[in-house]
Amino acid sequence: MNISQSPNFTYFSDESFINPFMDNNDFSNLMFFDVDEEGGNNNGFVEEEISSPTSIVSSETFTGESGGSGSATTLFKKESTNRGIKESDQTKDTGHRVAFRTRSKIDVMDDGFKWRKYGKKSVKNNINKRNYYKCSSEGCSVKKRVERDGEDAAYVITTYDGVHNHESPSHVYYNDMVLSYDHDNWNQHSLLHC
DNA sequence: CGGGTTTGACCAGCGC
DNA sequence: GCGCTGGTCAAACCCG
Repeated sequence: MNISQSPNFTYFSDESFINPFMDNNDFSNLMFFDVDEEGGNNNGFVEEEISSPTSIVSSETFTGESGGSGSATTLFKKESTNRGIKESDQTKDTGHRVAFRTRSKIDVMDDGFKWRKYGKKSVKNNINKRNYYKCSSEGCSVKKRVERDGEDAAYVITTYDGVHNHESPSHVYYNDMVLSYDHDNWNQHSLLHC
């Protein structure tokens, strides 16, 4: 796994990652999580397999058999509770922030949730516009940002802020797929299920 | 007509 | 205080 850093993000690269939703696109994935906003380092990060219902399905399922290249991509989850973050910061924070970079021809991946676009902005050091989305489910305040990588427009950077308080509208659909499909093979696929 | 998108304006935080 | 930047709002517009 390649690791590189920018002033704002730590990148965890695994080019062997294949996005199951985008079989027709040349997909590999490079995951990262934002670094500590206060200190500008990533000491507060905890490496863990995502297992909570609010998290992305463990990406190790991507590479186990379907990828065939071996190295598993591990998600890094930002831990905020034991790092001395002020209470106000935590209340202000919606909880989880998860980001990943994906090589994709399309800008917005279908993660099963319904998003409403509420803003679009050009940002510094990026000629491409950044798009802002909110979860359109009532009472759900999860947001995501989608932008093309300024250094390599072939990559799309998606950042999720917050935790869904509901199931994916496509949850039942995917469950049906699991039941009717080869379960072991389906497990190689990943759903962005927060 | 309802829901989603576009886009300029506005606001807050931060550094100088 | 001022300017820059990122994030959000909301009115206008579009589309099925």
